[in-house]
Amino acid sequence: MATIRDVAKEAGVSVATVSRVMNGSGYAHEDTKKVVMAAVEKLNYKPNEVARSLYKRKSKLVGLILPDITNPFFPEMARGVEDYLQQFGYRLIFGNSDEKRDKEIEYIDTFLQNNVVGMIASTSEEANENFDNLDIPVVLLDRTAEKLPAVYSDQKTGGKLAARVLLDRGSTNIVLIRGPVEIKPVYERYMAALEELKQAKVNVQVMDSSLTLQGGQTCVKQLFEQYPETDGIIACNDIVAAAALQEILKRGIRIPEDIQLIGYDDISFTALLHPPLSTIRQPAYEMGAQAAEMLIKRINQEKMEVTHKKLPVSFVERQTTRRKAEKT
Amino acid sequence: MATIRDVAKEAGVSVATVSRVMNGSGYAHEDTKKVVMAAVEKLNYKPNEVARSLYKRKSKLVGLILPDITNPFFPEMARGVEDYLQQFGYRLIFGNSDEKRDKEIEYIDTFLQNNVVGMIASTSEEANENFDNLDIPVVLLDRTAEKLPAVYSDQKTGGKLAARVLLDRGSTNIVLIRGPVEIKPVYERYMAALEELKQAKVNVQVMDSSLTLQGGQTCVKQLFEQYPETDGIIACNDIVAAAALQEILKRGIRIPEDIQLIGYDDISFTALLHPPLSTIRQPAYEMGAQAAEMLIKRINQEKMEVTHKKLPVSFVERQTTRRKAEKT
DNA sequence: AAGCTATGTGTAAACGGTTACACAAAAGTA
DNA sequence: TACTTTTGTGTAACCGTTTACACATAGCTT
Repeated sequence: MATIRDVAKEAGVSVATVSRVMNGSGYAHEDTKKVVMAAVEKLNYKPNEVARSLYKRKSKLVGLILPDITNPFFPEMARGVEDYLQQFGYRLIFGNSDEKRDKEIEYIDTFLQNNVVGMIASTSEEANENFDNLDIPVVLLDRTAEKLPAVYSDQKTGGKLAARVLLDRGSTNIVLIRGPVEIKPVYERYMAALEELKQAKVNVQVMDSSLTLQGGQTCVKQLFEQYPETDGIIACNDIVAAAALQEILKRGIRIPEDIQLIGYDDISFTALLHPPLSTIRQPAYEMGAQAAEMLIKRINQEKMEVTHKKLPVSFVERQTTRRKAEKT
Repeated sequence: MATIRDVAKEAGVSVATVSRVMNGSGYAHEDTKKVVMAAVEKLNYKPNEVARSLYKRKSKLVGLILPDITNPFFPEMARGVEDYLQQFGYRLIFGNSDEKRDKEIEYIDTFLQNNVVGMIASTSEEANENFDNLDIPVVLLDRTAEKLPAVYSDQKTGGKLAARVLLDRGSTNIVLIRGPVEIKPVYERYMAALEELKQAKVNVQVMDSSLTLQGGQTCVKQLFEQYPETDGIIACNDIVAAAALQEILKRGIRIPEDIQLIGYDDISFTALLHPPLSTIRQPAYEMGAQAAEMLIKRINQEKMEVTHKKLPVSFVERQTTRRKAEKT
């Protein structure tokens, strides 16, 4: 790899001059510029970001921490972040935290050691303090904290909406599957749904499940044993909903006639299920992109009106819920 | 952030000594070590990777280029890579190429500018030359090239297997959905399946589709119009298979009685489909992990027996193919 | 006791950029 | 013309590490 010194020699100027024409900073004679650019071209010179980053004390790298890229909800978000940052020449250093505090800390540390300009993180509640004394901008994604800017979606409305959908469409024995309570957004949607259900005159049962397929399957199996009269299920996410759907089909229960089911997230394969799953949509890609936008504003020290951006969710009506007209 | 100089001052030694005790290189008196470590502890010193990387001309960063993290096949692979590298303290810089040459080149360049120690890439055929004159190790993932080490799966056996499955289970009017021919592994599995089918005395039709849901849907709709007598479909991947499944169900065709369907990849939601999709499994996570392992060996200049690692695929028998006993 | 080797430590030069500063020449102003 | 400002360029310090080298001292050998 050619260095700035090679270019300087080739062009017969000093390194300072090369640096100036490369960055368009300071003065440089038109003719000099040409000579330098020719040398750059000839040697295929690309400035070493590491050296630059060392002097400037900041790189063109952004750290991204997500719980688990293997969970279909997150790739969309990651892509949103990447696509947005990419336009501005920023690159992503990426890490899966598995919601584990140690891993988060480890990543934060190494990100810092690499002089990242900023970080975007879906971090667990308690780990927020890890970000507290950083002197680089951080934006939370899909999670919130008072002190940090954040982009997330309207879990409360989402939970409420899910409940409303089943209620409006006539379910009266509803099981609400609660995800892990430590995961704030999941807990919030649960609470909102629960509240909404309680105000209606229906039977409500709560069951616990992890966010994974396996967790969903065990949960759902139990569900039908304990509450065979169930005619409505609100799942904590689409994966668990898919598990429920499978169990429902296996038991020969008609859906949506005998039982209604609603998921959460609207991850891609949700439309491919049979019957296609009704769900509450979170705009994952958009969330990622907006978090990136916010981060860049922070980096550029632009003044920010809003630091907490709550994106709207929506009900995606498919075929595991009844048409509103045809209430039972 | 504390620097090595701060630590040196705090400990009352020179920076060289601090560096030596941090790295366990050269001599250092036991007492000195203690003093230094105490200072490190006190100041919470973490060496700046950027400076280190500048001097050493290599960082602890590995570049990863994948076509699209949003395609469920890749997160598994990415996770395999990450989990493996993470143990050795390497971090990932990540980029989506969308199979586009420019994007690949752009990422390769910036990765290089950041002094990555190595790269793992799922790159398009022609772009291989981009890696040619690099002086850092590269390993291809899910793709192959003569000159570069690679980890991939046995597409030929996979394609053949898919064909064999339908054949052995009695399909005689088979449609083979071919993915984009530019994507080598997809093309290979197609060719292998085609060959196998041709040797049998069955009707074979070929249709084209992209690898996306949308592409699959359009393709499949046409499929049934053009070849209503079809009793077996081999899809180029699971997503397209899912689209096919949906169309089959919509048309009220019985599966697997009237038609058999087999996918490719065994991405996670494949088991959640109804009926669960029979497919050819590629060990995506394992592929990622092995590519990482290979890369690390290269980085450490370890001698390598095999540079091209072909991982086995397997038939995952679910319910869109008939039991072998109950051939029609 | 003299001459080794092994141990312990510091100084300073890299690594590849950016930029403050100095200085010179050109251009503008009175 | 003499002075000021603008333009153009180079020198060298700096960013935070690592390491070659020099040097000093301790511990062994005879």
